[in-house]
Amino acid sequence: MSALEGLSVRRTTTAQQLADGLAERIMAGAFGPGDRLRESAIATELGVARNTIREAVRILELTGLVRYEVNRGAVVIAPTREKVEALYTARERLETAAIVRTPRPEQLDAIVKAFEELEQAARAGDAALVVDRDLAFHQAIVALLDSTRLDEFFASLTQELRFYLTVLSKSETPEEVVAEHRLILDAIRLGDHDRAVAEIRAHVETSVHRLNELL
Amino acid sequence: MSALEGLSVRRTTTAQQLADGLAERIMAGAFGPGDRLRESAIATELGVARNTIREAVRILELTGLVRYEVNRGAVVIAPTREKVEALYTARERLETAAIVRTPRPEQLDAIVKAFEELEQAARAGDAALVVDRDLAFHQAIVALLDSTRLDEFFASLTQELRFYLTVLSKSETPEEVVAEHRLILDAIRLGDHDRAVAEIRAHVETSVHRLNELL
DNA sequence: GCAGTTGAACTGTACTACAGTTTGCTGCAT
DNA sequence: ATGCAGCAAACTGTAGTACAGTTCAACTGC
Repeated sequence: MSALEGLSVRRTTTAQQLADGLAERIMAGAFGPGDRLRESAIATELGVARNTIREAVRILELTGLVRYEVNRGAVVIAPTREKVEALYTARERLETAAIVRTPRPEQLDAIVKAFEELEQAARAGDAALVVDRDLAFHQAIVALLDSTRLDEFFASLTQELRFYLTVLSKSETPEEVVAEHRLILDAIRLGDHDRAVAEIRAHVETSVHRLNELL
Repeated sequence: MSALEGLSVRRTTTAQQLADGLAERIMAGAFGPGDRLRESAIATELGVARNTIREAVRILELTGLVRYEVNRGAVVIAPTREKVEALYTARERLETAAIVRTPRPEQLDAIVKAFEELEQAARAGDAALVVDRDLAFHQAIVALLDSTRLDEFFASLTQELRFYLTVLSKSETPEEVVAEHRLILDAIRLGDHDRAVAEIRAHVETSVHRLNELL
């Protein structure tokens, strides 16, 4: 093993690091939906030039966490009923399209593993982790489509969704979450496509319904 | 009618306009795949500040036409075999998922209309227009999914694809294009989902095959 | 109360500067 | 000729300053 093992130079730009950091803060709720990201304030506070912040925020725009309004700068996206529904619709279409495909063994394993990790998180009572694992389970389902582009797209939807979920502080017990997902997993295991599709639909529908109540 | 009809103020930023203009040039082939977009050169040539160009190029990154490399700046994306295949795979998954849904009347009308416009372009012998109409036909199919988010995603794939197609200067007669699409349309009209899926698959497969030969 | 005005705060853009990286070139060694 | 080291030019990444135009909220006069 090389003596230089693990050594690596900074292979990223300041703007990228700022974007990552800001994304984290936004996700954590430091900026609420609809809040403006004031460039000068952030720049002076972090000791970087306004250019750099501006670039970082443009990178954030890539991930869909903020959008630009002319002469108002960057604004954190806010969940509206329409947006949430559009997001869930896209999810439902992708997941149902995926679930009717017969999984290869390693794909099934991945789904089972994702489910087990979800169960584990639920037992531990870690709400944030449950959300993560929940989304990871669905990502594993979409992976059945065997399309990296769609995986990436779904991941971006997921990021948006996670943000909304933390904002809306999901009201659901971990046990319920696990039970719902177990139904989906069972249908996949049995190869019962129709039931799997029905379960996914039901799952998405209750989710969007619950979210809408909070709006 | 107001005396101010049609009057509108500039409701966009310079960077956005530059991004639009650059995208157009790139699509038209002014910059080849793999070419670097040199900020200072563009800035001085267009008489804007380098900041602004930088921002414009970040916007371009949103549309996927360029990607950033550290210390090398923006580079026009280049079609590789893997990328083209990943793109077509995503298309195939979306279109087959869409085509098994029973279209509402207005959706069927839209598809038929798209096909007729394709035919018309083919008769006129306008190759560029044929490509446009071809892609519009497929967009109409994806619209069956009733998901704006997926429509948008497909549109972004389409933009990338159109770029590759112009780069690779597709070798196919308009008549062939029309004939292939007619098969798909007929299957949709008959409500024969299995055949429609098969036709889509065949269509995508021949397309990707043809593109791969050119790489 | 309310429309109109004003001013502070902020964005959009330009310009300058410079350190660190790439990259092509030049000449030296083979 | 060929390969290589080292150098120089070209560029990017980032900082900092400046200023016109836009927003927005507080203030003013009615």
